[in-house]
Amino acid sequence: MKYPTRLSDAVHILAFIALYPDCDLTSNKLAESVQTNPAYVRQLMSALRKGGLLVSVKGHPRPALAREPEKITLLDAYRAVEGNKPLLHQDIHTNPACGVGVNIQLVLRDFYLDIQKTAEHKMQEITLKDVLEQYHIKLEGIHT
Amino acid sequence: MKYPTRLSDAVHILAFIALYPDCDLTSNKLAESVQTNPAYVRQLMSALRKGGLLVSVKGHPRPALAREPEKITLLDAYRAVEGNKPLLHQDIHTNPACGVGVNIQLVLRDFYLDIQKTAEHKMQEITLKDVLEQYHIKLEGIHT
DNA sequence: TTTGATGTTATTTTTATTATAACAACATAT
DNA sequence: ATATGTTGTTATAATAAAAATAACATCAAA
Repeated sequence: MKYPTRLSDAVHILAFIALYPDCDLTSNKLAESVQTNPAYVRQLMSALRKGGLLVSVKGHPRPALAREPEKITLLDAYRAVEGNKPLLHQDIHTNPACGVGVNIQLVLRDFYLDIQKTAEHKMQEITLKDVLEQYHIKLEGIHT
Repeated sequence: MKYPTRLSDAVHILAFIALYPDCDLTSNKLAESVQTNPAYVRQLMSALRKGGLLVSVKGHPRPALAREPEKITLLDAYRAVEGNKPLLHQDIHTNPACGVGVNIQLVLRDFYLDIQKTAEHKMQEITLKDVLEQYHIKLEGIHT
């Protein structure tokens, strides 16, 4: 595969937009910071828009947050770009004729849901505001 | 397919071994239940052995748990087969010349570690004993 | 009207994961 | 001792998810 970095890139984009609210932010400029191509950035922004986190209009390089940073959580961003993809994956190709394997996978399903819920709860507690705050603290630390 | 299922398969194998403690369990039989090939099973078992969860000897098809099921957690199994691989992945290819991006990724790192810790704590609370207990409960539900 | 950007779709490339093959080393039974 | 079967390990191939890229119609603004 290739490890998914959509959430990281999405937060990167959201933070960048929050930091430069009144500037022309083309997908090209954002792509430079993420070091990727503009089309990928636009794809992520499309997902964020559909997720209700971002507003933007075709042809106009002025994306803006759809709501305040304190009301945008990491879980919101995750849902927008990853949907309901779980963090841990079951093996859905085990032998259906083997009752043992089938039932073990059924049990694992419940435990994975539990873990997922726990992680998502944490992700829901972290907002874009938190990210921006820590960002500024990091910046101050550098300039002193 | 191609999402990682090593943890799922590892637990599958561990549970199977726990359920049939005094039987010949060849990698072939286990592979039938997981519906994969014996070599992959042996690779997972090798990781579990190195992780101290399993004991087995070359040429002898009698794998056994290295310790009681209540002392084997999902986190133990995860560490054995996934090492320190995180659940969420940072984008480590952002533009190093862009201070904004660099610092956002640094901040994300801390938050991801927080989420990771939370998930791992939950994984540590779930033992193979729990899996086996739920397995038996599921079985009873079927036979009544 | 021209320029430049977006939003979207389709295709290619990359790479982590699983599948598979091959074989030396070991256990067991005869 | 030998034959048989299994493990442990390594190397390579196949698969599939993610990111990279290309292409273009559509829209905004000067």
